[in-house]
Amino acid sequence: MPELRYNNTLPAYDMIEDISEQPTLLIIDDDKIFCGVLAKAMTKRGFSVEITHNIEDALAKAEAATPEYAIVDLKLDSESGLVLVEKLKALDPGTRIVMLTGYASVATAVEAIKLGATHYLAKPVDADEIMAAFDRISGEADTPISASPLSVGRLEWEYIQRILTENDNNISVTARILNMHRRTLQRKLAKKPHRN
Amino acid sequence: MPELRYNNTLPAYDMIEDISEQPTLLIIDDDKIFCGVLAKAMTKRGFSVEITHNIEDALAKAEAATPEYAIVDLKLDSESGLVLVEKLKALDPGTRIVMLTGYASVATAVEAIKLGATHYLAKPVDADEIMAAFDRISGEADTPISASPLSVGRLEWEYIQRILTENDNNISVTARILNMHRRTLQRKLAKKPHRN
DNA sequence: ATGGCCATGCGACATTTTGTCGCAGTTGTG
DNA sequence: CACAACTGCGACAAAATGTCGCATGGCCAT
Repeated sequence: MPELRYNNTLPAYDMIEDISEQPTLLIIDDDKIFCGVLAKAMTKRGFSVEITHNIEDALAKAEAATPEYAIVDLKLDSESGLVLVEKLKALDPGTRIVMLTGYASVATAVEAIKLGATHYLAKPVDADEIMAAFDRISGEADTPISASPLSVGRLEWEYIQRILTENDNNISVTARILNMHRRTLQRKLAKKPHRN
Repeated sequence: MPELRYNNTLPAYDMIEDISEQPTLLIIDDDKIFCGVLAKAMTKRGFSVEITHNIEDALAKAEAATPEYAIVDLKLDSESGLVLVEKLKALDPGTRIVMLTGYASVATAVEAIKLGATHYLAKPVDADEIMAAFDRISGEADTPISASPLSVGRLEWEYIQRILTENDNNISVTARILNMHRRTLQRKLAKKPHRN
């Protein structure tokens, strides 16, 4: 197991000398700018980083050389990063995967963890949080329980996400079940969930 | 594995004859009224139900006879239901646990699943949804038939009522907590209890 | 390949529902 | 009494939703 600890005071680039000791990290996110920023941040933290923007490429790279760590975005263009989590885990159960998303929901978080993700974080997120997420192997029952209930908007979002995942992400079916217009559901899904 | 399938048309009480065949279910929630309602609903669905309102009692019962199924509330008075999930799993890894909470969050959902919970649901929920949750082992695969989830309108209504009650029916306070305009809350409350 | 069926993304426009202000009436408290 | 907080409600602009419609794309059986 490579050393993961790090200081907030980052080491200068020239202090990273032994490439062969660096843990490998595969980043999959369709947002290229985000990928670039994240890649740089993780490189600074000692990883040997590779970037891909879709499932196909990610699998190709992973099959060529399975990464020890992976950061997967939940919403790749049209596909779901969840399938990638499953496949990466199949390739190597030891891979530590952090799922990232700007559309976080309890429902998808549950799926991600069940499929083997090490952690699930909502964007925006910084590199340090991702580092911490990689380190958390098992559940820690000390997670504080939120004191305030969700806003109605958030509750609705969570509910919709749940029904949606229960129905294989079929928007039309979900809209029918929820007795809501498909167009409306589309619009709701397009928005990001508000905090709390 | 006990039979979990069920019809929406519930069997009459006198149709349940073979007690020994009933799967055992342990419910842990500090809300006694909720426990009662849920216990009745689950009994109807063929479970041999036991109720406890705190971790201590729950462990005592579980150690005496480990339940096959469990419904654990995340927020027990001052303790966290998460530790209970951990212990129940330790007692018997085969136990299927559904975590329930009125204060859902992605963070606690992640912890719950990592600790071994089978699923994590936000209140309000109905018994059928819990049944479905017990059935959903992993990824997703099937979703036989979504019984009849509440419409988003109905969900919102139930939720608002709960928060309202928790706050002594104070509309202003509730509106603030829910991050919603008081005027809007007023208008929602003025409408009917909603169909579905 | 061709047509039927369904899911999806999205533009456009009429309706509804919210967000906001503001004001008056009530109630509880120092 | 003065003050603070809750409540009900009117009015109007802003935002969300219901509806239609159309084009694209995947599947499947003919």
